[in-house]
Amino acid sequence: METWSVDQVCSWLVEKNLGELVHRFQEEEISGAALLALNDRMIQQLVKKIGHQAVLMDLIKKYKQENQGPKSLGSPRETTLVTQAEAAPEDEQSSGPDNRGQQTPSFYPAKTLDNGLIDQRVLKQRRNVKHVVARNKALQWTKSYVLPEFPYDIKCMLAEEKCPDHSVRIRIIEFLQVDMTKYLEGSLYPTSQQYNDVVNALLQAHPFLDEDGCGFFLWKRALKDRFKYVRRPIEDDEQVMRNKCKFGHRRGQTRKSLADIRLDEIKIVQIKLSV
DNA sequence: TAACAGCCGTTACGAGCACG
DNA sequence: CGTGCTCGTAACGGCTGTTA
Repeated sequence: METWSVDQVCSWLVEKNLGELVHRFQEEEISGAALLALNDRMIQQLVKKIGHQAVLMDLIKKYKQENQGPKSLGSPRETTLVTQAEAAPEDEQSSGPDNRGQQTPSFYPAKTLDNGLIDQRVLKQRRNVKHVVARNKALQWTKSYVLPEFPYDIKCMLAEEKCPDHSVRIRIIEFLQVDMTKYLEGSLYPTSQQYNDVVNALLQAHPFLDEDGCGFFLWKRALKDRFKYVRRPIEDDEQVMRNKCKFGHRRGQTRKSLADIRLDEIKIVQIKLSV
């Protein structure tokens, strides 16, 4: 699938009773590699009907499972995900479509309440589960950070040196955040140096993004805020909870009461036990 | 109009320095 | 050497503007 052309992808859609999507896929020039790199947000943008979104996600998921299942038992690539210290250099910089396709795990089993309804909170958390999956796929951070493979439209915009509008900036930041997460061993707290490495890589590759010479700080700020946004709804991560206990005071509010702190500590212990 | 990103102010903490 | 102060940085929640 990774080598398919746009036409081949369209034929495959027809074969899977998704012929209605052919026009959109042609319009957006979705090749096989692009198809495997789609995340749920992109699929939502690309495909209007929820039913089609679900079917498409499922098909891609199944394809990935079929093509990754046997490898995960003993392939070198997967081994590096477990023992980072031994990560091979080629894995650090690999940006092939099959690899990039894993960077935004879009499929997450729906957690339901007893009455069968999906908890809205879970729905919200599902939008931020990328780090949870990513924690199992940590790679080794290198100083020479390699930018991720951006979607086709963003690549075109960067190639043409067009100043990105608001939504494009957000998508670039989102891609960088997801890519960085893969290197953070499950943490959602990159170091300042890591932020610097990523933003430097971005601005070196695309100097026109350094608007007014203060682009570095703006992009770094945006990236930090993106991580903050990802952390915000998370309640099942010890590190996140610890920092929330530490800094999570409302404006004008003094430190939490001892009782509150105790409750938070109990929550952290519960998280530890459940992991 | 809800969801989201970005900015701002606040708090905690550690490093560095001066002083007794 | 211990203490107290200042400063810089990290992380938070709140608020507001923007977008789909």
